[in-house]
Amino acid sequence: MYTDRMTTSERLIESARELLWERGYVGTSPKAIQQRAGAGQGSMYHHFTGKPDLALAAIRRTAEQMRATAEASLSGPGGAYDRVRGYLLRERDVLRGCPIGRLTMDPDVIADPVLRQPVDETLDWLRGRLADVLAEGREGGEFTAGLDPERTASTVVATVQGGYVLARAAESAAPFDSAVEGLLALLTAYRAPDSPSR
Amino acid sequence: MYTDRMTTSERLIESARELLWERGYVGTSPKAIQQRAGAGQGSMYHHFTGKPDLALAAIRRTAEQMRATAEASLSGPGGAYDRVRGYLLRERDVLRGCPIGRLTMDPDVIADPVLRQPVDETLDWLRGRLADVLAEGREGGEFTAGLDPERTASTVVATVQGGYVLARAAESAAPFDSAVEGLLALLTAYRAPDSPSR
DNA sequence: GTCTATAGTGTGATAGAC
DNA sequence: GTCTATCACACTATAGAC
Repeated sequence: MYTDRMTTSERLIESARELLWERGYVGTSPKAIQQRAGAGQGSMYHHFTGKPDLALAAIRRTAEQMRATAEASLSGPGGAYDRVRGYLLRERDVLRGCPIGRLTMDPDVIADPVLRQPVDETLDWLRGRLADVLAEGREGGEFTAGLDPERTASTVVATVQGGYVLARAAESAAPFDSAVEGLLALLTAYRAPDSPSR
Repeated sequence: MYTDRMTTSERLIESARELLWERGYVGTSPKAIQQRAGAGQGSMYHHFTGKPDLALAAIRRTAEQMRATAEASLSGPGGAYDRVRGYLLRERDVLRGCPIGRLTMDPDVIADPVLRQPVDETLDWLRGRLADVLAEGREGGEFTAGLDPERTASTVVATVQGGYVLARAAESAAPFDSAVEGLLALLTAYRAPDSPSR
């Protein structure tokens, strides 16, 4: 419950963000959002036109935050490999899964173009950003010419998203870590023998 | 609607399987299952104790089928790399996602040990089976000694599961294919220069 | 073994008082 | 801007007739 100095609208968005992450769109009711926000029914329907509208605000904010977090790893110091490695190994609440990726399993989100758009854009942005870093590493002689930045970027994003699936199935972060370590080992094989950062 | 010669119990299970795949556990109501099966309320509660019991029967059957399909690729002819490649490139209904993997995003499935067990076991079996094939390939000189079968197997399963996430976000199979191709390219780097199947 | 009836609760939304 | 009251409907399950 948010009883602090946030506005009612802010509390509703934050509550929706948490519930969408925990239970998804289908599993989250307006009533549950209102209760967690400490707001009445009327407040919610005053600030938002309905469940989809509030969910959209929540999803957009989560997407924004996800980009900022990823960008912090990918635009940091070090070579391309180290930055991708940093992104993959950064601290995560693995068992909670990805707040954006999990929405792809929500039929009502995928069926609504307006709700799906920020999900699609965020994952595609991440893939593109990773592709940029990998391409940069290849041009800089850190990776061999055989590395395909675009496809490899897709593999990196998929490994992370799938790692969450494995972790939640096992109720353990171990399979996520294993998948990431396996990917990093495979990537290592494409590092140039005379790579600058070696 | 299953109006053919299946028993009512069978029709209920098949309906539940479809709905769990499409809408997940939280998004699937007993009523919807009954209607798709062409059965009344009483029939469902005669054959099953309730929604979790019917879902368990449906999940177990889907898990069984998923193992059989994977095993067909992994125990087929050819070398280890070709069998893993065959598993990754086999025809899939990519936009529908994995009927087992999607359940990990269902809070009520993960919270119930009985429902989670077949999900966990199936994904762990798949990981183990892939690790066996990769280890076999390494012992046979097809892969270099640097390949870690266990971690790489986790990466393979994660890439597939995450590929579904990307595909559903984009409403296109392209990101799935891209992720799989990227993974195969990375795996290629670990093939021994004098590999038997080259 | 299948059906309908019913119960009690939750859902998503609107109306109107304050 | 926030509240409570109310709506029509869906959810999960039980009871009891056939």
